[in-house]
Amino acid sequence: MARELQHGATIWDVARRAGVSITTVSHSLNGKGNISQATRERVRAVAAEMGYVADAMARGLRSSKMNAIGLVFRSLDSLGNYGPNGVDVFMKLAGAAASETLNRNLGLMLVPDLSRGPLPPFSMSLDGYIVFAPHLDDPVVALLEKRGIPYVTWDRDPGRPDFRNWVAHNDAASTRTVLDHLAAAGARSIAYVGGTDRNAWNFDCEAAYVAWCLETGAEPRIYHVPERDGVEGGQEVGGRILADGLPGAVFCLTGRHASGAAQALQERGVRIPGDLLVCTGSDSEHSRQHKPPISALDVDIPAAAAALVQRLCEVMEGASEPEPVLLAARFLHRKSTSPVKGRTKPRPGS
Amino acid sequence: MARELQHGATIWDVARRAGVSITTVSHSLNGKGNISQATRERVRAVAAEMGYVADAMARGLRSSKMNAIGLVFRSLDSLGNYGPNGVDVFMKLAGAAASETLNRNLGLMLVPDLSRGPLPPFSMSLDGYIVFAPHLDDPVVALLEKRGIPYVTWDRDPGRPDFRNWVAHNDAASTRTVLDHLAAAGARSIAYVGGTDRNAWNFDCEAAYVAWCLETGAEPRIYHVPERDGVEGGQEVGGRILADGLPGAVFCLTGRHASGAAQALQERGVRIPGDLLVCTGSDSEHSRQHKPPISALDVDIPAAAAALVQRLCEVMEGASEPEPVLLAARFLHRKSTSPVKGRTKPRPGS
DNA sequence: GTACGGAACAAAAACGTTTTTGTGTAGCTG
DNA sequence: CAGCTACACAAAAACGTTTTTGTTCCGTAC
Repeated sequence: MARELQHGATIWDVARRAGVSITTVSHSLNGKGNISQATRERVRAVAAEMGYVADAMARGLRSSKMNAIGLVFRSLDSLGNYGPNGVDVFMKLAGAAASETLNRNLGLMLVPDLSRGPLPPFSMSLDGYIVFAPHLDDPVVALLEKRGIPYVTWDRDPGRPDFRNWVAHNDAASTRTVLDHLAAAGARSIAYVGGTDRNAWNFDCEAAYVAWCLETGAEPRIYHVPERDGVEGGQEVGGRILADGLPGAVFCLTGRHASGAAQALQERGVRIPGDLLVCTGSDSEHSRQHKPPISALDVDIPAAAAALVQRLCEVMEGASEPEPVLLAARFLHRKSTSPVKGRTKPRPGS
Repeated sequence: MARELQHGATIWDVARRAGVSITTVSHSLNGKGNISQATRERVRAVAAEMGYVADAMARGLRSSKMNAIGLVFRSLDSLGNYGPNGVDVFMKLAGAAASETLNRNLGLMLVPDLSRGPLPPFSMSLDGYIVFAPHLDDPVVALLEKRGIPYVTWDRDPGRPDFRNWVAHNDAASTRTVLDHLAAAGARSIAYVGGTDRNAWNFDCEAAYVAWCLETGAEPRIYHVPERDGVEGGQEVGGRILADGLPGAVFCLTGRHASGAAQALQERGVRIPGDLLVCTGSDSEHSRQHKPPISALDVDIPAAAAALVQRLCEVMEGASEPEPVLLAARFLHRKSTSPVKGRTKPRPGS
């Protein structure tokens, strides 16, 4: 009994103590089979009293369901660093996904990178995967595909237009929202600063920017900064932008680039929002804490996590692939893009 | 063959194709048993060609090793919110722990909260746990203890002085470092702002503060703000501190409180570091991005993760419990605690 | 020539479930 | 009362490994 109460209480122990067979125990606990209500309740009581929890591996082996899914951050992998400052989207998503999976009684496993090194022992047994921001020809996606493991992605897979199990923001619409907002706030020309990762976010936002310029007759000014360069990369591009002639506004996809660029420009005398509007496509501590706070597109993380897990569960249950899920990003209007009365001419540079 | 190459290649398939028994396959791949070198290599080649990976659950069932550990953030649980802004320690630690466990071919599972709701199916089968910041009489710790599941904690368990499998900063020493630094920078009186979670961090830092005051003859001024109140809580306590008379320095344990307090005080005309020095016990985006940047104690996250995983592995292998691991926090000296020449008298308040 | 021993492998048990199939009893029908 | 059904439960198979125990073959010692 002492033994039973601790670590290894098995279905046999419960059966013996309840005076029934293991079949009856299993059926009672899982609400299956044909068991009288009285027996069912008695067995449940005994199991609860013993603190019996079915061994996850035995159950998984039998039913070939692991009851856990994997989460892999491709963009973090490409950063080569699992603790980049200010990329708090990841933690939020991991946390939100964890509580979302818990609601469905699933576990969530963090899997750094499947494409290099020996495979973590569990990785190929998981029931499904959430792949965050797959890049072009992503080997992780290829592996999952080859193994026939269900997966969903955040952001579409840029190389596989036929794949539809993804959830993302409507990047084209969001980009337009930002650009329209900047134009309405008085910006004549708008520079665009994107990243260099070859993922859909970068592709789609840039395409939307180019299209918007075409429509409005604006001259596109596009800069690229590697994601991994972070705030320093933003500072550097700020210098380049100033050297090329100050535009009316800058739209930086990542919050760290926006913060760095704004900082570099402010240090050289550019007033924000007086001389220049700044906006970012990805809210973070950097944009919130900047002086002035930088307007941003914001991900509704819980909604994203919910949609991803929901879709993954559907896929795991073999649902026919419906349309991708498009979420709307919220636009957070902050001081950095407030129209200023009596707007002055840009002072430094051009 | 087509079947074998995809999802369900089992040890039988490998055995059949290699013309041996499953025993031989198992032994060959695991480097056990008495197998001729030639056979061993042939089997390995066949397995590799078929992309065979032993089923984690079958293996786990047999060897009662899950090859995965759980990570549970108690302080996040108490925040009731898995995406708190600026608490980036968590993501960093999760990421660092994930890559650390991967190096040992272990999986890392995120487990939100074991003490409420139905248990996640896997939680009781994991090989071990890392519990981040357990609080007093923590039910999660109690559960693990009852189940006999090995675990280590970040921060000691405040209610169990005999438990020694923990890794933490030397909070007493760190607190002294900060206070000495503030005093050396010219602060006569130093106010202390702690959290309300009943964990070792709060207890030990406050105790060290009190002891330091006793030694130096300073008058203790202690404030408490709930962790969950974040920046707003910091702003509120900033007002209280001002009302009670401006001290020479404020030491806020959490970065969000520090940022809020500094902000509230600055808005009321207090100059930092001119009139007041501010320092925090936990670096975050808030402290880094504040104007001026706030001095902080910084966790070496990769080192912490490495120590935790290392210790957990030792415990899982049944090592006799050695001493706890004490890491040194780095002190990041920033503008907010720079001595100012010709220090002025505090202006507002007292 | 029988006995012994080791090398190289195979057979079978075990891990703890879930699920399929079996079994016995009771009640009902004709 | 034979035969059928429904009910409540038990026995056994299966899941894919690892590990323990066998088995075969062959060389060598007595």
